[in-house]
Amino acid sequence: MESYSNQGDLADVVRAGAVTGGGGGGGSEGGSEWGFSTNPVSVFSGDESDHFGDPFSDRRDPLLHELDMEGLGLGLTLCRGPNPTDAASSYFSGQRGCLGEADGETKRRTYDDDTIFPSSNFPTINSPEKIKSSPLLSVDFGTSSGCLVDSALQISAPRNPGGSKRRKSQTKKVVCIPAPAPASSRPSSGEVVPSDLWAWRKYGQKPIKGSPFPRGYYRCSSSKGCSARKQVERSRTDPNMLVITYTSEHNHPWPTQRNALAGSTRSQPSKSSAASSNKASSPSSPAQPQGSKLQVISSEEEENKEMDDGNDNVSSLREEDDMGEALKKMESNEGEFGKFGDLDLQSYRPALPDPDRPDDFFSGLGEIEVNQDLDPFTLFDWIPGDSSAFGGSK
DNA sequence: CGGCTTTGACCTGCGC
DNA sequence: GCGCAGGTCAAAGCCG
Ligand SMILES: [Zn+2]
Repeated sequence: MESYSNQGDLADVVRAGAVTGGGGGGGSEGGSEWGFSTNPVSVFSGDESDHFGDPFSDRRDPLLHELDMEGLGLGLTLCRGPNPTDAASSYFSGQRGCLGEADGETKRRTYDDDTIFPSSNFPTINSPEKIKSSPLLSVDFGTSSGCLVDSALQISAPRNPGGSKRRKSQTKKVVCIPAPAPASSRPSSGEVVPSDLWAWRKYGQKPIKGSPFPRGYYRCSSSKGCSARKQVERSRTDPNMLVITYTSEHNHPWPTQRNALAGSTRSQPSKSSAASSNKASSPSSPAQPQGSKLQVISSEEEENKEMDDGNDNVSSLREEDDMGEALKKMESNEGEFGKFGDLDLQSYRPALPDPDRPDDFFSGLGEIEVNQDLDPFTLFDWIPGDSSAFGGSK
């Protein structure tokens, strides 16, 4: 197995999306309904070593359009008002302490990843499904010390604390978003994972040292050849915060949203009591109205592109602006990606009002075609060997 | 019926 | 060389 030997580098792209249950449809009950909003933001980066190899790009954001605007405005307000307790609110307030813990603790994820903090609302608040969005913030685990500042989003590159990388040098993108799930209530139980609209299949879950919460491993269920993976875990310090780490990208244009929903929510065979309780809440909570924005940055190690954020009071909208600039900067380095970023931020949202659209659209085209070059945004060619690369494994 | 979730075990990688 | 930890695969069960 393991043929995937890891090429050693994957590009990282992260997008924070909305939250949904299981993403794929599997999700849970909510699966079918995630119409929430997501924000498209994509950034990447690079690592100097990988930039060229990034097969992935992000192009997929089905739902990030409206919520961006509405969400921003509304979401923000909403969050703060109703939920002063929310972590999100804290962020808005101006203080974000996101995860500063990562650093000294486990050296695991501190190595290289980017963290992004999009904000979203909690289900509790949830109001209509439309509001949800918030400003994004990004932080880097490595430096955790500095959380964010300003309401705008920031992107930072993580630094390796010692340069110790764990496994191969895989680049991953980390997105932090407020988690709706009742972390306080039950750790280790079904979690509601916010996902973009991609279909994710959970393939494993493990308790992480240093964290009371287990980490969930998700794989793209759209295509077997897709090596896209996602890890979801709750922040140790902020149980309300969900940290999603994306690895690799999708080979296909849009997730063919499958129906997915099979054994997802069940009553858990084992811990039922707790699970039951939780589950009820979680799944039931239909929706997780959360929106989020995300930012991404990649970085292998140092590289901070620094995006200045001189301004502080920026609203979410502003963030976009900033981001755009930031992206552009990156673009310089990456060139190709840059364009994506730009597009993503700006062109993206106006377009896909519904996830269906894309889905249908692509469906008609066919995977192959899409795969080759349908995406105007990304999809260069992905890895030609992808099939062999990962396919071989199993 | 298909597909997904869940749990356990196995494997790899790294550190000491 | 051993141990620890994380990551992945596989099997079983259940749902839509
Ligand atoms: Zn995929």
